[in-house]
Amino acid sequence: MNIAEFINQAGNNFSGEELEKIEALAQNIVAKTVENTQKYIASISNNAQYAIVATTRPETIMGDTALCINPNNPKTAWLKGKKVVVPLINRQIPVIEDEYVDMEFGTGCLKVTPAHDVNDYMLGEKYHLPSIDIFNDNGTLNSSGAMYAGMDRFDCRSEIEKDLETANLLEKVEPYTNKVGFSERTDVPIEPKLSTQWFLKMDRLSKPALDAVENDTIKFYPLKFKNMYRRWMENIKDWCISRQLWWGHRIPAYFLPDGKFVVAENKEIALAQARRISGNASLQLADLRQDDDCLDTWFSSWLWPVSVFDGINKPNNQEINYYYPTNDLVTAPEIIFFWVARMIIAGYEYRGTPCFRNVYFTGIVRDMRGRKMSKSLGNSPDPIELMNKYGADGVRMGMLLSSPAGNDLPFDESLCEQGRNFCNKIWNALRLVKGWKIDTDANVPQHSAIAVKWFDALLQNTAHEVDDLFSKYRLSEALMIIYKLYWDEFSAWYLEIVKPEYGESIDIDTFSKTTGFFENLLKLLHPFMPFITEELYQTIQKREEGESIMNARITKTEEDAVNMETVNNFEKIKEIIANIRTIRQQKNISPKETLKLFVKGDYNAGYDAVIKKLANVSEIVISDSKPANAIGYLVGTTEFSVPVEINAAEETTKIKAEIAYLEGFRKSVNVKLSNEKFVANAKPEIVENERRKLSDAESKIQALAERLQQINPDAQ
RNA sequence: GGGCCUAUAGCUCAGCUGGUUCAGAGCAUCUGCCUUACAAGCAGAGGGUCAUAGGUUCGAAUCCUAUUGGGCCCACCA
Repeated sequence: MNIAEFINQAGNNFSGEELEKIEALAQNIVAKTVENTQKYIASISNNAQYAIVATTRPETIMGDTALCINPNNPKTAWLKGKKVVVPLINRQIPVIEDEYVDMEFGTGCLKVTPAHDVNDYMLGEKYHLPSIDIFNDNGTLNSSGAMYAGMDRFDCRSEIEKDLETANLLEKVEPYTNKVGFSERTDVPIEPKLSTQWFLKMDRLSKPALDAVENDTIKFYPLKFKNMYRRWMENIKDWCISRQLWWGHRIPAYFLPDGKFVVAENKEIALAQARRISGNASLQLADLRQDDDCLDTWFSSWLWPVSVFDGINKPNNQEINYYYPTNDLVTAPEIIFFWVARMIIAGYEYRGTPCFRNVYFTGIVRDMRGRKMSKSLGNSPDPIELMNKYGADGVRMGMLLSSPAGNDLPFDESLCEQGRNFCNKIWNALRLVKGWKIDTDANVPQHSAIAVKWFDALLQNTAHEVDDLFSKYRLSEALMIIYKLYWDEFSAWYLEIVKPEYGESIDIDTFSKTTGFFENLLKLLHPFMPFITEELYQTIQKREEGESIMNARITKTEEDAVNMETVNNFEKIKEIIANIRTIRQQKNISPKETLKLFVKGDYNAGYDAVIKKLANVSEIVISDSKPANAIGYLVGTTEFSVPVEINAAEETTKIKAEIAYLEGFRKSVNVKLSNEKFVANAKPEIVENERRKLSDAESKIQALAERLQQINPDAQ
């Protein structure tokens, strides 16, 4: 089916009455606040009293066909049922009553000009008032303008003001600020005017499109736009599809000499139809006049999902059968009605199916003051300059990192800086790995074996998390976890563990595992940073001709096969190490100086090698007794102590503060647990958890109390 | 004027059906380090009455109501 056929089919929708409507070209109107003057004009009622109307456009009184008052307004009640005379031209018009008139505004009398005001038009429809069009298309007054005929609308405005004053019919003129629509292109005030337009009835068409989004056949990301869509689709208005332009698809409607019309794919078919409906077999092509109007650009664009695969002309071709419906539409929220909704409508109308499954709405990049970027404001950064400064991937990464779906992004160069720094980090990591000498005979050191096992599990786990985030269209979150995996876990932890001592070589097993991890990291990152990842992918290993990271797959195990125990254990190890580092910093102990570590309580010694290497610990002693001259800390409920010179008073204060905090915590948990309603109503696992929190707090308090006793036996 | 969305650290944002891991992340800030991949770096630390006021509940950042601020769409020439 083509457009002409479609209109023809929908042709039943067009009735004679629907062809005359007011339509302002909304997209091309810019509302401007204007300093105007309000003129108060006296209309004469038939008993020589005056009714005063206020207007900024006195010239339009020529087109007035009624005076409207609010039926509840006592001030204007005397006008009920009367007639008034339009000044200067002395035409009688009726007084009508409608609650639309604001009693508080102006004089309470509203002049009604159906031909030149949208609201007045609606009043005119309601009360069957005549419309008097007073303007020619070039903005001069036509014959309805009586003595002003031929005069420009603005000249007329000042002229009529003078004439009214002369006739003593102008009560007063006062300043008035209001908003006026201006043409975007010519910057000239828009004059509302009656014209003939084509409308498309939307109620039947919009129904399946509304349902599809309601029942998630088509999903919106983020979800909040679904409400907006529903609201609009439920209150959808008939669509004015004609435009007075000379470019675009010309409307295939043909008028007969008697004013009737036909809609057809081409002139020949139109003629045949015209002959049929008129019963006049001698009609010729020359008797038909095609409408000059073109279709609204969106009326052409709504076919996009179908027509890019030629699905209008060849509805069953291979391409459309394969590609339609597509997966995702990525677009801006501001065209959700103009385009997205209409594509969905067209998809159902022409193919009976959804045109896509998901719609991802991006935000708009704004400047730091929240303004849209535009040429006229000159607030847009030069992307080429940014790329020169931060690299293409740096700029990409910065933008992607802070653009969650549907949120605008206030642009800040520091984002690009973060992206560039990340590129550097990756590059440096590669330099490190590429610089290693490989020893094919060396055994795998224990710490490396632990690190490989741990990082393998972590990488797998993160890959699954990334999958999950992608499936939810949470792109910046996906990038963030990859960023952290690369920077914190891989660079700061993993590489530091497997890194050979200065001058030493790395064993081949650890080396190949490491490059394997590196490759998988690059693959995870590739959608976000295509250039650097491809470059490094080609560098890290010799590739076949034509081999590219673009079509490389991430090696991934099943999600439930991921060794989460290792991942969780390692988090505790990191905490143990970080505490030792903190102690070093507090006590000004060089990283080169070795320390001992004492452990009391639950402890998995399987990670000792890692602690020893990263915290420069010479010995880990598992013992129930703790050295007195040491700083202690808790990881979970396990006690660790590092023997160093301590200041007993300082330590005492610190421990007392910790005990005080834990006692407060214990108290709050106790309050909860002694609340009968809580114990009775809360889920059992919640209550159980509170009990565990309590016992943990108690054992921590006890450990600290012992410690306090040990450092300072005199303390209470 | 009508409608939709939104308010959490200095900034940008997570926080799902109220309770585990509930106050988090990145950046920025502060402190100490030029340690043999990286100072565009490393190791640490601080930072929030979850806009305000009520309500529901044993329990609220989360649910409800009102107020205030912000954003967007539509309408708007007395």
